[in-house]
Amino acid sequence: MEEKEQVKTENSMANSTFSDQIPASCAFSSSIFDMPCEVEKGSLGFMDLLGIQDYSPSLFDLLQPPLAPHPLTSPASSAPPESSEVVNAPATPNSSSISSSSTEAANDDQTKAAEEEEQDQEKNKQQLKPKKKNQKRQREPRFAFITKSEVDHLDDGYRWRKYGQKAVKNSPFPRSYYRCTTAACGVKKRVERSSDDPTTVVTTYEGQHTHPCPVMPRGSLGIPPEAVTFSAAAASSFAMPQPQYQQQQQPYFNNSSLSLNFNHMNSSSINPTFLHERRLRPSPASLLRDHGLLEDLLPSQMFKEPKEE
DNA sequence: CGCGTTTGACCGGCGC
DNA sequence: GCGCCGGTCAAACGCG
Repeated sequence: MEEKEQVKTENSMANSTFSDQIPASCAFSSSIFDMPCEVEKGSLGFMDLLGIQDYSPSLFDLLQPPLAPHPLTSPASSAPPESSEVVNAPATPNSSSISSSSTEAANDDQTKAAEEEEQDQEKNKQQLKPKKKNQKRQREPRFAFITKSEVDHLDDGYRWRKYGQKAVKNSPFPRSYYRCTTAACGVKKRVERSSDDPTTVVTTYEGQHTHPCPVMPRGSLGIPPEAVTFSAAAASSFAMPQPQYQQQQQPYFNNSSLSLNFNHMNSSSINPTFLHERRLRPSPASLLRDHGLLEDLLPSQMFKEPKEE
């Protein structure tokens, strides 16, 4: 209560929070509902907006469907002292988004180690207070999505359990903390509404799912209502490159179009062709049928007319 | 009854 | 050392 008041008063000031770093111009909007979409000009420009420090081209390779190793395994960033963030631009039926990721683990080994470590940490926590003093607490790689959505918690196909909510400084909107409900999976996500643009939601994923998405993989069968409602599922899936299991079972994005798209992104010369199609498409369901989540991830307009700042 | 949410308390990191 | 702040815990509660 008081806290909120305080937050409000401070709202217009500082800029330390993640959401604050997202300029309004970065606000993407939903794709399939034919909402306007603006994107920062230049390749990866929007990454800067999110404070991304390390976004080597390989990043997008890594972001390519699940098969890619770990997105953050870029050798170039050998042990980045701080986090670097990456941006993706997935879209959801009533939302489109950008994403960013922060990478604090640098390679596969580290990732695995991080996972183990996290598990250890959790065990320790349960026992009492763990934390090693010498080591800074290692964080899982993080990916943030900016999503234009009226709904805070986008259904990404995984099941999440909310474990906390905090008022965010400089923002009138609270931040919610979710954890994957799957037993051995320690993936977390934060959801907060941007104070700059209340219509956008910043979703930050942390860690990697150690299990297949509960929602049926697309293409294999019917698409669960949730997936239809919020294809942000895709977002999560590709943003957090899945572990090995995805290499065996075709995951959400098993079509080449996705990688194609990313390639475009990478080269900064995006061909929005197929995206136009989407705009004509009225129903998300049909959308999924014909194209796949790819388009949900990459709103057509997104790359059409880069907006200048 | 099981599962998820709410919410105040608590803890640790960090800046001053 | 102190206070702020982000993140997490866990009891209470709600809902199907």
